[in-house]
Amino acid sequence: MENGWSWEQKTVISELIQGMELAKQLRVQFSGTSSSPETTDMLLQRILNSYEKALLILRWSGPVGQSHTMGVTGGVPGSPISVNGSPGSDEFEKGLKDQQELNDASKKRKILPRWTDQVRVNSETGLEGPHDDGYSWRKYGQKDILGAKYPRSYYRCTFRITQNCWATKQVQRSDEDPNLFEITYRGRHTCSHATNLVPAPSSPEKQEQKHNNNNNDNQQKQSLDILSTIRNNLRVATENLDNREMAHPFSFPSTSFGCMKSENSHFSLSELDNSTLLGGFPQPFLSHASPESNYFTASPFQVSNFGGVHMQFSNSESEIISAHTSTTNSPILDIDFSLDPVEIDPNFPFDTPGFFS
DNA sequence: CCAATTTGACCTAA
DNA sequence: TTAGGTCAAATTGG
Repeated sequence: MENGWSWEQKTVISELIQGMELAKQLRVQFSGTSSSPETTDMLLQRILNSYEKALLILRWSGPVGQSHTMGVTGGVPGSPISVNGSPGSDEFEKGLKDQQELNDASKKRKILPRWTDQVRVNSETGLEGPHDDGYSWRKYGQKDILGAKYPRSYYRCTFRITQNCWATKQVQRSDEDPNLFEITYRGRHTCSHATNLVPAPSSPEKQEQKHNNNNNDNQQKQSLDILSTIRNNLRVATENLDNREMAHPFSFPSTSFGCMKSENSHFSLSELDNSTLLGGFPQPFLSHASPESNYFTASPFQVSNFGGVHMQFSNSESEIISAHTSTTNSPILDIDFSLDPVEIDPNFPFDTPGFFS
């Protein structure tokens, strides 16, 4: 099926190729021009060189992790850089698979953006409850994780049903540092749930009691503002990751991310275009190379409350979430599925020749 | 009484 | 088969 390139990669490659081809055409046209042909030609040559370099880099980093199962054909069809991938992360492959499936027939899978947020709780302050991220979560499970000292708890957005918001998060307390919580978010909130609407904090003892309710929402109202600010900023960066998520036509008028988006817009209008082109994943390559680079370090004043907040995007970690059999009775899910292709399609440069294998 | 949490069972990908 | 993730009945709390 796949040729070893994630669809983001394919998109980038296609764009590059297209740009290169256009530059070539330009060069041909300009070659006979009287006005400073040399300069023009040189510029065009440089443009072409840039494209080639970019393609080379891409090619080098490769269609990741391609197992040669299915006789990978590798490379982008019709592209000069059809090369089989070097070994790499298979997340890309995953993503590709998903993409493929989505393209195929919108299988019951959903790609959700995923990112990790590390929150340190300052025990001295008595803020056991780790942070409040401004959303209302409902715990739906807890699991002992192999090799982990503390269980992992699972939360979903309180408004999953009412607002069809499929954001979830997992909270895992760090083995070494009990004050550190790793929170993995999945999916974007589509609920119109503003930060300030968060319900009141629950009692501290309760949290104590259940050692890992850390995430139990909203313990610390005071810190909320700061945190949410941070969060929003963080999210901003994240937005690119889940552009697709946010893009879907059927999404509810969500104030929360409407706001975030507006905040974002300033920071990455151009990038937004870009990411739209790329299907909303500008990050993968960078983060692939150096995940650390995506860390976010909280500024000092935040530290006073939380000790520190780090955020990490699991770049290639577009997550596959399998449809639950038991959820089939949920009409929401159906809608959701039907969304998948729609989410992607608009961003996908179908016009690019030879894109699909 | 309603809503959130707990917790063992169930499901699924690897 | 196993580990991780989710469901859902029972329980708890407001």
